[in-house]
Amino acid sequence: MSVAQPDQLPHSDRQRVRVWLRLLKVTKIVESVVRENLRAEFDTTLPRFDVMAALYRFQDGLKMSELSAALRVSNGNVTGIIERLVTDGMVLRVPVEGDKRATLVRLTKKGHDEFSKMAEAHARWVNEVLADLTPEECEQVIGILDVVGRSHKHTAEVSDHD
Amino acid sequence: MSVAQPDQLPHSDRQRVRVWLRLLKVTKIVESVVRENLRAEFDTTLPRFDVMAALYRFQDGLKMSELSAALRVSNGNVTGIIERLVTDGMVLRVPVEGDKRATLVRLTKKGHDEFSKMAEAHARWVNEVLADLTPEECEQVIGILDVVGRSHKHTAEVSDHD
DNA sequence: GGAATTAATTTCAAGCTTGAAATTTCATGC
DNA sequence: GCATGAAATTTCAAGCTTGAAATTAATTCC
Repeated sequence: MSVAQPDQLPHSDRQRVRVWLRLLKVTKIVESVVRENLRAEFDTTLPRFDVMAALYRFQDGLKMSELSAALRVSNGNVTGIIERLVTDGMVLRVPVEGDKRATLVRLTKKGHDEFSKMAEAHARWVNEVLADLTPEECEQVIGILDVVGRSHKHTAEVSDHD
Repeated sequence: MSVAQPDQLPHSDRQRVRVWLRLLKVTKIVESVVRENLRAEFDTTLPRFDVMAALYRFQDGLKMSELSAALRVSNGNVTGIIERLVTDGMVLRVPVEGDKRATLVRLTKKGHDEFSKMAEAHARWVNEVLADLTPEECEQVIGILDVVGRSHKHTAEVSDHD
């Protein structure tokens, strides 16, 4: 963060770096609010929340590789998080018929119900932090940032139609 | 990510959540590009880069607490990163006169030179990822996101005049 | 000046994260 | 059918991250 920029950079280039720093700043603020509240009110973590959010959206379950792709995190990462969620009875592992390598993971009833509550609170927290943004401004930001990543490899993911 | 929203939410509230998800998405993309390049080209990590960036900006050095506040990370976190940077000769610890509790950390000559190179490359990478954003769009995003965090406690930081 | 509070930092356990290597299973070509 | 390579996942070490507890030093308040 706060990276000094050489003077010889064109103005437009420097501006893009400023955009990046601003994005990072806002993201960190929202993340820390959500993390603190998840811990205080639901005794859980942000990564666990992210995993459950993905599984909530794809109710039929996701393969481990689909899950890590959707969350844009490394492959081995998800293994540990799912492990703990299974221990807590939030997630179920289902063997994929016809492919003994893969496993499907999905929310249990308990996990589904628990996430419903978390999602509602999450929307509240986010709205508090972003309260100063008008609907028009939201529209603009969404529209402008839509193009980013289009030409990037990481765009290959599980139907991320946010 | 991709958090389902109850239907009873007002449109404007749902929009703010969408803004948040979009921010998160773009941030993750840029972060992963920067991380991969830092590792490949400079054999270092994003957290180390962030610390060095803060120290590059504040050439007179920062106290540990100022550093963690500037980076918006927990207090104990910085300790380990600085430790490794000191080992690598990038950072120097200087005792604060008149206060035996605090320490000042600052870049060494080696750290300064190394970061100069990294900063230039960093600007290049960011511009590649955000290439599709026009100067006008950059201006808009910067302006709109400027208000976020103003009323938040985390706004109390070391002169973050991005 | 001594006790209690506050401040700056480190230590620590638990969990997260990556990237690489290892494992197991599937698919393909011969 | 058998080898070879690709695919899905786990394992692992190293480093990052948090929040809480511990440590040490400064400040404040009788």
